[in-house]
Parts: sequence; structure tokens; C-alpha cells
Amino acid sequence: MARGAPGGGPDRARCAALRRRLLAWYRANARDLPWRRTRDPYRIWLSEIMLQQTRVKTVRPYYDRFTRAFPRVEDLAAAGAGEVLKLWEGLGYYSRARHLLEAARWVVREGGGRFPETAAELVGLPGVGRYTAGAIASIAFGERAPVLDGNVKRVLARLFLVREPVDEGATEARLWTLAAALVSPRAPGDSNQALMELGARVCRPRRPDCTVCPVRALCRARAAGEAEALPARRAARRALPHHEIVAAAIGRNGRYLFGQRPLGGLLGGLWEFPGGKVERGEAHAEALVRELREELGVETAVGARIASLEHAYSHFRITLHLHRARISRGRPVPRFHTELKWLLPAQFDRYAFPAATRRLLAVLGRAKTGAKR
DNA sequence: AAATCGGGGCG
DNA sequence: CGCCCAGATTT
Repeated sequence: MARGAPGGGPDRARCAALRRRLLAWYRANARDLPWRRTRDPYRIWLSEIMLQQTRVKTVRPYYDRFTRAFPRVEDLAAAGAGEVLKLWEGLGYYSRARHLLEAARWVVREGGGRFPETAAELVGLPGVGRYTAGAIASIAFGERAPVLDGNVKRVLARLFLVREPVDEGATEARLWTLAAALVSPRAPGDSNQALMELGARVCRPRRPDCTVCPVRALCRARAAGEAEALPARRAARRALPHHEIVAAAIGRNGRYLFGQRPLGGLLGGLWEFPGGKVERGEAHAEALVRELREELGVETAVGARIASLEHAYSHFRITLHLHRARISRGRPVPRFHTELKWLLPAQFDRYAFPAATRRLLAVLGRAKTGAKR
């Protein structure tokens, strides 16, 4: 093979040199993060779940609130789903919160509060895949298990000049092998975190700072002048679809009607104003009357528009319009939502809402106080 | 293998 | 405005 090693595997001496330099750099430059101040498997696990597809800066305040509310896995396991979801509000990928609670309860019930200690066993926990299992096993238990996340993929693609798209199965398999070769036998946790830390702070997606990189002399992409061009990805993604969404603020005795979205799907478990997508050729008021009939089984009269806003999800974007509405016939029953509730504005802080709905609630509050003046 | 699942930060 | 982030799960 053209990788410079007999037998086609990663070059042993080269990997040993990489491990040494990465580890030394990490120990001199590691950020002081809350989850690096503990070896409690519960807190390592919690941080790793939160960090899935989520930046360190975003996670920090959530991690602090969670560990304050639930210092031990037993505390989390004893919590209600609504309580956990509320603490997760705004962090995204809400199925993580559901899996988190399921896993905590499993650990308490089946493990007496002790986490499995190997990557192979950890993979069985809800929400724990190969990356997270390797991270927990190496950081909390010192197992020589590799990790491969977005940062590590980028670092490895550059160090080893992997030009193939990193989101293809065959390439990923090769990257896992390279990641395993770079796990330091004596310090697997620090070694894995060194790769991720380097990717986050030096070997960045754009404008990598090669001048301060501890392994620049060993980087094949840099030697080839291709560092910033890697990693390659397969797909040119198409433009995001756009939807017009209408939602209803249905007031009654100072309360508003909300529905809880079904678990498992988009924004599962969060509370929202009833409403839905505007179909082609449909007027907004017409669409809202139809949606409220379908979701709540009531006839309604649509009033003034309170607010409109734009919001982007990972795979589509929406324009969300909130209208006042009044029920003219029938009594609301949940035909789409798991549950309906009439909530006072004072209660809003106790429920979890999607980010876009949060913004609408703020406008609703201002509209009300503004009207009183 | 491809689709689904949030929200925010950055160039 | 597109891209990316300490990915997992489902189909």
C-alpha cells in the first residue's frame, strides 16, 4: 500500500510520534472544562450526550444546570420526563433527553447506579453509539477505545491525506482504524480528547492554524498544500425546503391553548401552539381553520396576526405566523398531540417549548402589556 | 446507504 | 447565506 508501512496498516513509528506530540500538546493546552474536572462516569456520560452535534460553548450552561439539578444518576433517574425536557429546552435533538432518562433508569435499575465500564457494553445504552461509548470508556475507565467524531475525522483526513469523502462507509472504517492507532496506551482518555481538542481549536474546518499545530511536521495534507481542502464530503446538498406555518393563540380566561408534540418525532415532547403547514394555494386563515379542525376537532374564527418570524431547522426552514383565534363550535380534543393544556403566561417557564415558539411567547407577552398601556 | 433529528455560531 | 458542530437511530 502507499501508506508507507509494511502490511498496509498505519506506520507504527509515525503513529507513536503523533501520539506523543498530541498528548504533550493537550496536557499543556487543554481547556479547563467542567466535565474535565471529574472522573465520575455519570458526569462524563452526561457531557458526552450533550456534546453530540453540539458545541462546547453551547453545552456548558446546560451541563452546569443539569449537574446542579441532578448531582447523581439516581437523582436523574427519579426525575420526570417533563422536568428533564425543560432543562434540555433549546439544546436541540430532543430525543437525546428522552434517551438520557431511559439510560439513567436502566443504570439505576440494572446496574445499581453503576455504569457499564467497557465500550462494548456502553453501546447498549439508549442514545450511546460507537463514538459516545468510546469516549466514556476511555475517559472514565481508561479503556483503549478510539473515538471518531467530526473533529477527529477532519484531523485524521488531513494528517493522513485521506481524500475520499469522509461520510462514506468505507472511508469511515479506515478512519476508525487510524483513530485506534492513535490511542495512547497509557492515557486513552487524554489521547482521544487531544485529537478532538486539536480539531476544535487548531485544525479547524476553515483557516486551520497550522503554525501552532504540534503535529504540522507530520501532516501529509499540509505537505501537499491541501489542508484546508480536506475533509472531502460526498454530497452537494440541495437548497433547504421552505414551509409557511400558521399557528393559533387561542385565549380563554387569560390562558392559552397548547399541545404537546408526540414523542419520538420532530421536537418530540415539546409544547406548541396548535396549527400547521399552509398547503399550496391556501390562504393563511383558511389553512389555520383546517389545521385546528384536524388537530383539535373544533371550528374556529381566525383573528388578527400577532407576529411572524423565520426559523431554520437542520433540514428545512419555516416562516411561522401566529394569529389570534376563537373557538366557535366544539371542545378541543387532542387528535395529533399527546395532550392539550390551557396555560397561564405565568406557567410558561415550567414547560419546554421549541426555540421558535419561545420567541412567539415573548412577542405575545409584549403584545399584551402593550395593549394595556 | 440514506433520511431524520435542533439550534446556534461563524466566515 | 451555507457549513459545521465531542452522532444516534430508524428505515
